[in-house]
Amino acid sequence: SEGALEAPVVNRRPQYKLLSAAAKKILTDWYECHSENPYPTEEEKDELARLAQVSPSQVKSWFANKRSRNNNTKRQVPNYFIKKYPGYTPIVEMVS
Amino acid sequence: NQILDDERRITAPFLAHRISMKLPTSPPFRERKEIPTPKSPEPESQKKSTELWPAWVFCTRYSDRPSSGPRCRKPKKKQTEMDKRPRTAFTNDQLQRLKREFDENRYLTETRRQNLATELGLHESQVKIWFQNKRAKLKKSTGTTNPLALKL
DNA sequence: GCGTGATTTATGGCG
DNA sequence: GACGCCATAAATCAC
Repeated sequence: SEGALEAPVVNRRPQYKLLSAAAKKILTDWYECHSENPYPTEEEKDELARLAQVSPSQVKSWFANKRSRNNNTKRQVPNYFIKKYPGYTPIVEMVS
Repeated sequence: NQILDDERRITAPFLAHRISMKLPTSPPFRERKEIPTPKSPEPESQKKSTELWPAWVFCTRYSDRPSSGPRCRKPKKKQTEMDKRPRTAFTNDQLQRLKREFDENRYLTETRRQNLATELGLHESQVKIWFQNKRAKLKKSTGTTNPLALKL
């Protein structure tokens, strides 16, 4: 909409800090092992945060950015679908 | 691998379920092409023939045959500046006004939302979502929810 | 200028 | 059926 360009962002908290190489490796390894579904659960996020010694919200941002920049986002299968069709799996079988 | 026609390509991965699920086979499925391929490094030549979309993408909570086609969010990838999803950057004035209103009451009534939207030249839904995001942000920083929500 | 972590608008599912 | 919350996407900001 109009007015967008001249709108400065106020009250942004800088606090910009690069993640350590070790932290990145932990997150990247997990991401690559789960590239088919790179969505850590809440527990996995916490564990990754602990291992990488970063905050859970940093883990969250890191994964959001990673998925987005790798063009690897997707929607989860909605519960109503699973309930309606128990046994459904989104795994793709090639037809040959 | 055999090249399947449009319809079968999309249903192929779910053949095991197909009969009992009665997956849609007409209109919605044909709109699949609107959805960009999810990005795996694949030769351009193969992309089109291996696009597979999970069945649920074509369904809604209420129906297996949505009238408007796949609801999977998306596009991005090769789109022009023109059809990019527009993201409004609220002006400073709009933000200040929203904040003031938020400080007064973190929850909107219908009237208040209408008036605010009109005054700021925003859609009501933008005002509503702004409050929602603002509450989420506040909750994240303080870890508390205002029980006032229940009263409105 | 670009890469990257963080923040801001916006969506979709669910209760 | 509208609305709030949640997790997340997508766009953007700002080191």
